Amino acid sequence: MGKILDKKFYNRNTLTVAKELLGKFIVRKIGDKKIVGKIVEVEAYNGPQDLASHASRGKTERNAIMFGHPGFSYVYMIYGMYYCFNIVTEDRGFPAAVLVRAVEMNDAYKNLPPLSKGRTKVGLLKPQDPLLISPLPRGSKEKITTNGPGKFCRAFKIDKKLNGMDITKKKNLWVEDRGKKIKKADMVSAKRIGVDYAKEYKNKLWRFYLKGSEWVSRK
DNA sequence: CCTGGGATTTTCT
DNA sequence: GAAAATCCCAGGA
Repeated sequence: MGKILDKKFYNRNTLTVAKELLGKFIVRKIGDKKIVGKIVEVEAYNGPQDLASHASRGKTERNAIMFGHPGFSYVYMIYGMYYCFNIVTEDRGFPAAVLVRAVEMNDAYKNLPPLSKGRTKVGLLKPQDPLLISPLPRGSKEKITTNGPGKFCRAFKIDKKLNGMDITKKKNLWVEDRGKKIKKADMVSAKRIGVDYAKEYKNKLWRFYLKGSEWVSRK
């Protein structure tokens, strides 16, 4: 189908990798089922000086993967109930990663109602669509969709079991190029979300998204 | 348009 | 013990 992005792709400047990930397709494979989405929004976490990055206060057990090889997944839990999925960039020793914030799906995935207790299927999905929705917390009113980092992970069943995986190996998660070229003019740079604590780094325009996409978490 | 609170648990000080 | 790379909802201007 597409050409899988390799270690060389990820072993470059983090801002470059972040921008070039727009329009690429992320593939999640579980058994013989696949779910695929087009990446439409990302954020760069760029080196040890970046006060918004987990790596800014040194290496810890949680963030060690960011200091490692490019092309590995960095998955962590946030706010006690969501996972965030990142791809490590740049050479070993330079801690950096790109957060995948939103992917575009077919319209069947747009704002499905939350799974209620005891319900195991998402009714609006077509029968041939893979069912990769992770369980929701009790009483959650979260919609099943992919326009945000937590919701994307939920829909793609990404949790800490996928932390530290080589995603250039086409195992159960990878990113591929299907030949779509994104023009600079269709790319928006914006401030990152939820990093108000990051002093001067909170104003860096290190969030990138596709102009006009309805799947972006925030415009 | 904006601000703020609650849910929930891991991580770090 | 506090904060957190989130999300949803309510309330005020």
